[in-house]
Amino acid sequence: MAAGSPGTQGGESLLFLTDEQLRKGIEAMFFAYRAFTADPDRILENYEYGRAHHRAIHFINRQPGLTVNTLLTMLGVTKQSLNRVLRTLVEDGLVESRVGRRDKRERHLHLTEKGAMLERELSDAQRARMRAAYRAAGPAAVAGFRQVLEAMMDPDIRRHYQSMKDHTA
Amino acid sequence: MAAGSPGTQGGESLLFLTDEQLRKGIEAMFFAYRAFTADPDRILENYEYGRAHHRAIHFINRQPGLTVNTLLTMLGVTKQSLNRVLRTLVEDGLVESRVGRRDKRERHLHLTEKGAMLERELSDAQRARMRAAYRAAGPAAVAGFRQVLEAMMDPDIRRHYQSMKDHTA
DNA sequence: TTGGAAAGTCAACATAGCTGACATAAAATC
DNA sequence: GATTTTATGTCAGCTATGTTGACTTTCCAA
Repeated sequence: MAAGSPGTQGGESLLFLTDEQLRKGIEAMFFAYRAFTADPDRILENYEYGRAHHRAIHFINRQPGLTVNTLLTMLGVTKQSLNRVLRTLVEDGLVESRVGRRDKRERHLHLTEKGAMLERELSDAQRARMRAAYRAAGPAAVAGFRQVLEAMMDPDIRRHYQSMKDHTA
Repeated sequence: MAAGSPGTQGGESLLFLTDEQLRKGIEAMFFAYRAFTADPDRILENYEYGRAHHRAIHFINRQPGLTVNTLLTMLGVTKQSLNRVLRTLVEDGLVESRVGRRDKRERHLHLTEKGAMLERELSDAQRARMRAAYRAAGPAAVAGFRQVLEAMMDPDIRRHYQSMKDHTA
């Protein structure tokens, strides 16, 4: 692995690719992600749920009717792990699991009214922080932020990500 | 909490602050962070360490001689949790814990040669992905990326973050 | 000299990931 | 029609990493 001396390739200064810059980026990801999850985590403490429940609720809200398998792919966990979470959400009446019409093996997931309420409470908090950060950084920075995150994703997931609803894109 | 209708304030289009945009940002953070941790996680499997060990090693490398308390603040975990990780790293000869000269209660943490080798292996992998993403997105996007992440952090942590080494800033 | 801070330790517990094995139902294929 | 594959669910057990609470030791500083 190269020692990270930047040099100049293609006539462009590549100072933003030094090891120091990359390490700062790594730290920024760590600290920002922790802040990013802190607000919903605080809310979840009031219920008997954890971050795993939040993630499931988020994606079910985003793609109502998605199958268990699709959710599995997006969350990147085992079915046993997801099932534990999903079972409590169904039992508690936050998520509805409907047998597929065409393929009756599939279960299509929807939020109930109660589930949608929790989703809103959680995402309101998370979006509030996001909005403040976006507002502070400005539209150009936000575009760059999204570009870098997208480039960082695994390609299969990136396709899922890009195909998700985005009215203003 | 406002319903997120963007409107136009201050004469500037605030389309980047719509709920949809914010939700996409939330998803981007989730997917990118997972990819971001995947490479070092794969390496750690070969040893008997986890992500918590990686984080400790990272920050000890970045600020050689930092105290346990400082590390605790940066990692945001309890001392009991950190201690379990730190103990194995010291036992395995990756980290050295030196009694403070001025204040003998404090322990100053340093990586050993062996610890520095693992640090490099882990950070090489993590930086490789970061570098690819930076290169794909370009310097302007990277600047925006950093701005948004910084704005997202909790203020106390942001101060720590900003005071850390960054030769090219 | 005493109070409090820094660090370390023990015990018990919770969350959320994992593997492996197995069951059921339904679709798909031979 | 029989067989195989797919989608899902479930049980058991393990691991990593977080938590709280209680306690001890060391030692700086008022």
